[in-house]
Amino acid sequence: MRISQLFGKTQREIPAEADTISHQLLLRAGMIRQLTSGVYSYLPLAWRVLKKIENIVREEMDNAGGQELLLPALQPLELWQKSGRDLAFGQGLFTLSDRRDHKLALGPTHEEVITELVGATVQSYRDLPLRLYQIQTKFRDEPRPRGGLLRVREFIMKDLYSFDIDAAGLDESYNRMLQAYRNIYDRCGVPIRLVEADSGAIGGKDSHEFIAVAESGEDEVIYCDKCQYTANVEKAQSVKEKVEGGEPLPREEVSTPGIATIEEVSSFLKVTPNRTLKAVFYVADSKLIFIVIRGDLEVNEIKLKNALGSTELRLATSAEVAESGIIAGAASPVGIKNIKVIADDSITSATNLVAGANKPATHLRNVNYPRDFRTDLITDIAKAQAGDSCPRCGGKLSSIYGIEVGHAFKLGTVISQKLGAQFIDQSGLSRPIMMGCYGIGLGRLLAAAIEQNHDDKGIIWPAAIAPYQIHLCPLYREGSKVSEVAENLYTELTTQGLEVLFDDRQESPGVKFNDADLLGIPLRVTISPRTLEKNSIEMKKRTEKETQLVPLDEITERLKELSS
RNA sequence: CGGGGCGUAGCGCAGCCUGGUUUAGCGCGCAGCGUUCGGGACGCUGAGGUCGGUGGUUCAAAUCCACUCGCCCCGACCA
Repeated sequence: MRISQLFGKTQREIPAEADTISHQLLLRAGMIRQLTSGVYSYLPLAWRVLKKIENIVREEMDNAGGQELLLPALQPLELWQKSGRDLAFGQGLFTLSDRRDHKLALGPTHEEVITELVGATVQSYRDLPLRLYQIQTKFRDEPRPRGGLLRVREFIMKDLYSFDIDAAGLDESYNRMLQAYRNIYDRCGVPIRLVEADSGAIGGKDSHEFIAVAESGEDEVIYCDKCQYTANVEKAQSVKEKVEGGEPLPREEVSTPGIATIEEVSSFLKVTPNRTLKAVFYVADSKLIFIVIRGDLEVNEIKLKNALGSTELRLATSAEVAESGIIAGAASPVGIKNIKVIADDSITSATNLVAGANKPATHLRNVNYPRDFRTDLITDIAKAQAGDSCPRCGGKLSSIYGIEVGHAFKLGTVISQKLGAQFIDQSGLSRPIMMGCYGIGLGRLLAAAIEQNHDDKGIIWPAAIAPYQIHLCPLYREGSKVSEVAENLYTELTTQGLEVLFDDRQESPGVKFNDADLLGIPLRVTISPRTLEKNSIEMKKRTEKETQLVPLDEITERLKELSS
């Protein structure tokens, strides 16, 4: 491809919109352009990269026993109502009506469609297992698109769905996919961590995420320095240390004027935060919920949501709290009635705690559970934090951020049951099909590849997904043979089947080199009067600083070698 | 949806507070000509703007007011 004809221009300045690296570089390299929030056009360079990623994914899916197919993006809303996941997706579902006023959804994912299809097709255990996948555009009305391609509303995703007769079969499918995924990230030059995860709106039991470590990542990962334990904060557990508080003492009221937060309470009463009780208020499916947790801990909303089995959960507004007659800043579960109280199990690990007195400017000392208050549920709803102890080995937990570039779920039979996807087993009984699903966002993976492979000059494409392998960069000078040699070399290399991006523009060396660095093609080949004097061209890898001269008659061989 | 910010040429910005001297300006980019040519060269000439939209205030609005649309960032969601 000749740069003079390439659609898409490089830009020197960083667009103000972008503040993640991949977004900036994609824009500067002229690879993408935003149409509206969370919706992007892929210009030729980006599209080439995406197709490379897609092919890698396709190969690995095929190797893992997948069969590719294509499913409708336009899906009847009834199907979603049947599975009950219209509620789980809620606002995230793009919906529309046709001319007869039938409600449709733009597929945010395809479990329903594929399950309906497989249910209608599969009859016997002999038809299983099946692993079906599609690579296509999906739509989600994200609350907040961000970071360029990292989080968008219209995106190309590979989803594979596995159908097995039982849990053992699912395990096998699951493990094969995990391996296939490792291969994919490996080939794309994106190191990942396998992370235990919450299954979210998709539902199901076991779930793992593939996280590419990056500062711009939205996911926090808690991991153990000693053992293999690695989990998304949403799911991560940690050992809550016991706090020695001694034998329960009689409860006593103390006046605490102007004192509200845990920090204020603990410094005012001279107790450590882990000797206090924190009260937090949520609204779950329109009902106010009272949360109690030890003062040094934070509420993990995902855990809370799962514990409540609610579809909608948010912090209560101060007005809502006040309406229920609760005194903010001095609230406590002691004496609370008519409100559901959910407690983190940390409250059982300490005694003689400080809590609110449900009276203005008053707190209580020596509050003990269960002596002084009741709860409706006690479970783990605390957020694991770096510095906590590992739930598996007791080692120290640390935290990093990353981009979720893949997710695997053991769905089980939740959806197949709802949609009636069954098969006849060996004993002649009808049973729901055991399902798993495995997704990779291709555009996000592309962005993650940049997040992990760049320097201050630009992108450094891993060869397997680079839009071109060779950046041919002639430095023209009148009266020299540069042009002729470059043209010949371009023709020759292209004929040999090598992917060459040919900078045939009349630009100064600085412009050309900087663009080459920005575009990040693995190998730069410079031809100039200087190199021709030595009957050579110059080669430079994008990953290295050093250049080397290669004699003209060896070029083709060397380049074929290097870019194979 | 809550909080914050921003809409002026393809990109980055100034002008707005304190309406009129601006024919709306600067840099990059773009077009033409010439000189340059190993790390974003220079000169000259030139093209390009519904100042997000609507309504209002005013003799006069990019500038003030109201409404509205859009975009970005922080939180709840996810590949």
